[in-house]
Amino acid sequence: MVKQRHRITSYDVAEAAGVSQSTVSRALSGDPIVAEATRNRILDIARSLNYHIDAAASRTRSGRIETIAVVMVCPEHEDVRVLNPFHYGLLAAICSAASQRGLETIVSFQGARDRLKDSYEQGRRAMGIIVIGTSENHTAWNFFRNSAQNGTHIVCWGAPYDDLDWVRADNHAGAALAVEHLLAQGYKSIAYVGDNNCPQRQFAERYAGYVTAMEQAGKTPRLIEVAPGLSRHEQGRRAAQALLASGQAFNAIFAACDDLALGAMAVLEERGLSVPGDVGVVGFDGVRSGAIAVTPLSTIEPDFAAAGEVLVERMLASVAGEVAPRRRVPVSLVVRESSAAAAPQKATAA
Amino acid sequence: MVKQRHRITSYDVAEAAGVSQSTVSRALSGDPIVAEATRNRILDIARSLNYHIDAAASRTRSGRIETIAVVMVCPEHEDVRVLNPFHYGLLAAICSAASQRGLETIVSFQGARDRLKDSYEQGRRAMGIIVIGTSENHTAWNFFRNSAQNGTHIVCWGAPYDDLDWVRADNHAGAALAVEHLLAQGYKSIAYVGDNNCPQRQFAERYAGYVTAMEQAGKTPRLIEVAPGLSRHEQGRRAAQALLASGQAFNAIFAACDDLALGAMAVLEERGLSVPGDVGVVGFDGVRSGAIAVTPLSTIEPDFAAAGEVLVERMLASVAGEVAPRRRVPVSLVVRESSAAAAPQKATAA
DNA sequence: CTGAAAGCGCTTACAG
DNA sequence: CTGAAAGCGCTTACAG
Repeated sequence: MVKQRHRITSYDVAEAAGVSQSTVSRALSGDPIVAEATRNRILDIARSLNYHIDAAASRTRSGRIETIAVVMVCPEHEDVRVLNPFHYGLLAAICSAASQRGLETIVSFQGARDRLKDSYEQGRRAMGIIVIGTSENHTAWNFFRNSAQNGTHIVCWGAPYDDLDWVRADNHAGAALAVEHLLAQGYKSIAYVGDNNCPQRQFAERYAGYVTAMEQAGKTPRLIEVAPGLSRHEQGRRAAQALLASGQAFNAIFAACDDLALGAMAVLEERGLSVPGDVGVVGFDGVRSGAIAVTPLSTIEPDFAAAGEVLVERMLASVAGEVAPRRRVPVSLVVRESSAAAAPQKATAA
Repeated sequence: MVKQRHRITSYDVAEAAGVSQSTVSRALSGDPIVAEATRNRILDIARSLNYHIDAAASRTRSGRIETIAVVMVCPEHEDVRVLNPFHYGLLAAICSAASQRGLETIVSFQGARDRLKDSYEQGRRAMGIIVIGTSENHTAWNFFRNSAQNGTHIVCWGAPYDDLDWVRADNHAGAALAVEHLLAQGYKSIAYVGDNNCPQRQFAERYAGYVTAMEQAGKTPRLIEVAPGLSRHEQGRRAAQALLASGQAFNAIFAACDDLALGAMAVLEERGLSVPGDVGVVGFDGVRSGAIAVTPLSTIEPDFAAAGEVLVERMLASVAGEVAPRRRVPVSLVVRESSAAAAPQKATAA
């Protein structure tokens, strides 16, 4: 291991190349004004000296930060593992999209109300904040809403407030996709399991999409509202229990998210109902555990890569004082076993 | 939204406080040499002006970066969702532990061989790199191994090479915990499902722990080696199929990781075996999907918070030129349904 | 305990 | 096309 005595600076490169430090700086920043031959020589020497621009100094001088803060909103008690895996996929997509554009991402997991932090922009650590995570932590969302009102650049996924700059999946289209698919598979009596009292705008959108699609097909929508304050999985379980206890016939469930669907599916199978066949199930989110469930779960999956790009794009636009054109992320239907063809002629009751 | 014309600097605070800029700087850095009254006055004014130290300038001058780079090693094709959710839990733990110590974390997901990046330290973006993620991407691990040899500060979770500075779970103790638990639950014939040909040191350690515990209990260890190149879940499925096809009696599986266990469990249940009862299953990792599986999976779970702390601690020590004392992370047994008591007297064959 | 001043390593007008 | 020089906003010897 060879360690340099002194950190190599642009002056060292300049000396080795026989040019001034300013020329080195211009060459490395890709300024087209430097002669191509000069630039190439400088780049070669920089590489051979293993020189890298000092980001701290560069930022100090230019004021360009080229860094986005990503905040994962966690439950207040900060048990990070209850975070929906969906958000991890989103995190990865954001970091990749940012990196694609040469931006760095500093990420933090914030839950406890006394540790919320939004001073990235003030401290010149980032150009703005992308906020994602659980919508249940009202304190945190209010905190970032307030930051946005005070001028911090904030873009969110699925924000509970419309006055935040949000990006969301095309929930309406996704719900329609789910309903049409279930109908085509022979499931004629589709219940919707979801939470319409929570601040999750997306759930309301999915429900609206479901209602529209059902009505267009001449079917009666049916909402099974979930109990508050439980994990999505447990909510799904209870919703299925309630649905069965109601005694009313149904043979399919479209759930507002995969975790709800998986919970519901568990109860159906415990009660001896076959999924698929007796009951078809489609979720929403494209979560990994759905893919490897005992009965793999059909789902509506947002285009994760697009989600990351749109979020980063809007952040960049917001900082530039523009309004980005895109805010909806396309979704697609992922067909797995849970929605394979319905058993003929058998609407299931309790 | 009130936007400042000019960015507020320490000079503004100094002026408002009637002191010199150097005193402001000292007060804000917590230098005990400034009179308490002076410091408090300065802090109050800084707060009221919403002043935050310019991190870029501070880093430029002091050379202290107080940032750790976290690299998530992905498969080469960069489909980030095949990343084991375990690594996401680890990521969150690292970011939290770093934040606890006032450090920032810049995270990147790296898979494709032409986009590997280790110049964080050279570019003064971070003090070093914590590398975690899939052990399957040899190119990436070799790349970071090489970085470490060139003097970059690198600490890893579960590194495939012993010459990297690693932190790992107490795999030996964990395996013993699993074996003892299964035996206590009445499962006397425990097979081990795992991958001993992969670079994952941890798997070898878990297997060794299993063998030791079995031998101490007077039982014969039995290894079901998994097929390479498939997802862990699929490997688990095939291992269970092979185990059943072998015709040899067994009534429990201890799997090297939860995804293997879940795959195996799926096959057992498809074949009409009851888990638990006919077969007891314990995994390793404490992955979320195990908790919400149709049959919730018992598992050996590392202390995630401790894992994050130990990784950050070692990074700090490494940068300081010291050797941190801890590198093993404690584990605990999480008992769920998959290892409930064995059905009496019924060793299961194919 | 506080201040005046130097300097971290860049970027970028300005001049040639 | 290139260089000399100023300056980004801090931290930190040095002097008092």
